[in-house]
Amino acid sequence: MQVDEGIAILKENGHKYTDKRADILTYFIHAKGYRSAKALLAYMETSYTGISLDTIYRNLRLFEQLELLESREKNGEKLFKIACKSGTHHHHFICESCGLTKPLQKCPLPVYTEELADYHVNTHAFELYGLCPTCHNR
Amino acid sequence: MQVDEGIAILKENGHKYTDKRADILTYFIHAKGYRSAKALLAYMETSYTGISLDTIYRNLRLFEQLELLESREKNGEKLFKIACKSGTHHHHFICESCGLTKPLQKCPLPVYTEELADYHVNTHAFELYGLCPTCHNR
DNA sequence: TTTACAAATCGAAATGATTACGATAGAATA
DNA sequence: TATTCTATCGTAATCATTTCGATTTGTAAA
Repeated sequence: MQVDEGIAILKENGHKYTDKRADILTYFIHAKGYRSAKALLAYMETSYTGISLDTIYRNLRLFEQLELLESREKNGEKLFKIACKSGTHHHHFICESCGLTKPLQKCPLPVYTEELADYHVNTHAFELYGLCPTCHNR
Repeated sequence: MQVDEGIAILKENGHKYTDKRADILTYFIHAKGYRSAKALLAYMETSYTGISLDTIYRNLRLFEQLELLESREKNGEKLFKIACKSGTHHHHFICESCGLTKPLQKCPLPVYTEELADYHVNTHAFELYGLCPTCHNR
């Protein structure tokens, strides 16, 4: 995902370019994992003194709606990361220290074909949490 | 899980019996799946007019701490269900129609030993959603 | 049964994350 | 540049949850 692509998707959907939006995208593209609204705010304040909370949260919602960002919840707050462009179904390992997300190649669903033969499976949620090699060796 | 067992665990840990606590346990034992603090409050208010939010949230926290309840987050709120008494680690299939939860025998973790050889896995979340045989055939 | 005291509850205020709003600034288009 | 929405600002409101001083209650010992 490039900033340009994100901006293009914004415009296709009738939204305007702003430097703040480009910077928000840049922030999440460079962050390899989940980040909070608070963390984004801290980052944005370095470039835009007095930026409004409205701007932070409104754009986070917009980007998630446009599927430029994905989110999950933890300890009562929402965490965001750049969306995975690969259209194929996959799961993630999430580093609890730095937030890095590693896409996993396998899906555990086949494990249960036998056990749930009589059941109709619609969806599933699967995430692994721990420490990435970098954080583990520190 | 019986109400008596829950009360016993409360006492073993130096907490007192109250009718409200017994009723909270009853509520979650009879509930088929996850319930919100708000839903519990609505239920409790039918028996205890003017019950304090403090009582609701304090006991939810206590019960989760004592592992009588388990929780997950959705749409900015915490949802609770009665904990599974079997001490062994397992996952669930959850029927989206009737709320039935079927404990699963297998855990998908071994699938990833190779892929995450350099990673330190602490925890994982895995749930399957769909229709149980009864609901599917209706 | 009564007493004593820590724990539980109440009523209400505080907190933290998020959302909403009226006024102003700014991007896009002709 | 003039026009027209959209975006942002500054601040207030909202929602779930936590906290707190005062009061009540469970429970164990007298």
